[in-house]
Amino acid sequence: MDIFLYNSLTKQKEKFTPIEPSSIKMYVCGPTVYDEPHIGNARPVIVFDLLFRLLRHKYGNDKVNYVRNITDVDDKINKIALQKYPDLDINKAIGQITNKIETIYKDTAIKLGCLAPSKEPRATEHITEMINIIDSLIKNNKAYVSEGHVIFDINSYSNYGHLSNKSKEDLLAGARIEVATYKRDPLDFVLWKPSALNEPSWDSPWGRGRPGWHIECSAMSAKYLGKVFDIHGGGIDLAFPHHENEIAQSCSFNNNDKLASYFIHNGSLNIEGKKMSKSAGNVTLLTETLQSFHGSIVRLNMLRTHYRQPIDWTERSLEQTENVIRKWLSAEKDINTEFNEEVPTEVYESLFDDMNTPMAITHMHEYFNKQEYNKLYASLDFLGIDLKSFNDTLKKDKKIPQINEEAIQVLIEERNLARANKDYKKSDEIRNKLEIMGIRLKDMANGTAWEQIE
RNA sequence: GGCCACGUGGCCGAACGGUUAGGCGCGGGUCUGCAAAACCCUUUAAUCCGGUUCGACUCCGGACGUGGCCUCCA
Repeated sequence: MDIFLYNSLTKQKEKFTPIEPSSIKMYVCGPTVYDEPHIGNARPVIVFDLLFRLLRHKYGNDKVNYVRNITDVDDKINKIALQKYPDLDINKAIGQITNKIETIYKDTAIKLGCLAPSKEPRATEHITEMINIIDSLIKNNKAYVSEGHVIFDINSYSNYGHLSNKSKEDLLAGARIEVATYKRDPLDFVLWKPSALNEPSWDSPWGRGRPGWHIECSAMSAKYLGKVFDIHGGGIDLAFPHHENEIAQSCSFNNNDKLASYFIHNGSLNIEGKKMSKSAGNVTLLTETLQSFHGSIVRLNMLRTHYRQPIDWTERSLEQTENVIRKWLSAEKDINTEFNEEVPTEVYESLFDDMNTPMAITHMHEYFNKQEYNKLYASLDFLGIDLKSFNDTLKKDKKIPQINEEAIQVLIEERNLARANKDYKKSDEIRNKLEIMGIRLKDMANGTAWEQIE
């Protein structure tokens, strides 16, 4: 069975043909670690984790090299470092922030059921590689030095704009920002810039400074995957300028016309119908979402929408997903653990077809309805949705600190005695009392159960 | 202004040129002292206007609407 993927380079779905089937190479743009991860960060993490799993399944677990970088040099980081730790040495202040955010990010990825990438390189550990690329670009007349900056000359790269389907004229027409004096062409971008004393800096042939955006990905992808690799992934908003610039500088450096065979982009994410932004005050932090909803819910909710579709992230859809998971979980006792069911072919077919997770999930609903629980659970397992850990949290949820379980049990027995005596007035009083305490009763065939009301 | 994506039933969300996706919710029922839970049944669609076609939600064109990107946001 072949994997088909929508390639942003060609704007169509294509059969995935690796450069080297014995070594699949995927690079995904990771986070800039300047602030706590939000729900929008989670989408590529989950989507490309699924692709990682698909590739591992097809080519072998040890045959897929998945690199996801950590960008720990960035002016946003500097800004926050100065704000938060004004008295600290700038490098120490930055380290405090980047280390903390990186830890939260990785911890969150685990909660979302994501496998660790093969390699998670940090930008600041690859400054030398960046300088080498920049130096070579200057020597080959692809970049120039101006007012202490090193600037990439986009007119030296004829294919500029291909990925994002933009012409230079179009880009200029929409320019919102005043052109820096040190640029020959408004679309030229910075490879290296000089640093002030309160900015992080490294020695370079062009003086003490720091790298611009984009170059870190060119340096790290080349180092860990080579000049040309199979898949480059990230959010659609990165197509321009980030990926476009990466292609321009990498191809100019490598003197070829291809950085990756396939560019895969996940769609954008809105919050309750609106773009998430700090100014709108609707940034949903992952750590907050994960307090109300288990990682499995967040993951399944994300995968209910096809990865290229825009997704409207709402509380309501999370609740619906939770309902589905709770329903599926109810089958757990009926699973035949002796017999390990294979993931059904049609689920693979759905996923291999440009990661059609909604179709796969439709099949999973069918398995539940047909009581083919082993198929359902095998599929969930493949999607990285861990119901087992979800179940553990449910049990934990029931241990309510303020409420004494024994006291509840006493009340239940009291009520059942009343019911046996057909004293329904009293039994309903007890039930109402428990309801107010946040406890809902369920009279089952084999006794009375209770659960916490949310 | 340019480029792009999307517009499906109360809500979420798919596939497909012709055969009811699925889920959630609503409603009805079974069960229960009554509830809850569980189970069963049920309902509704394709923004608008043209075109292609024997036949279009599905292909093409247009209008309208929503959203994204257009230099540092995944």
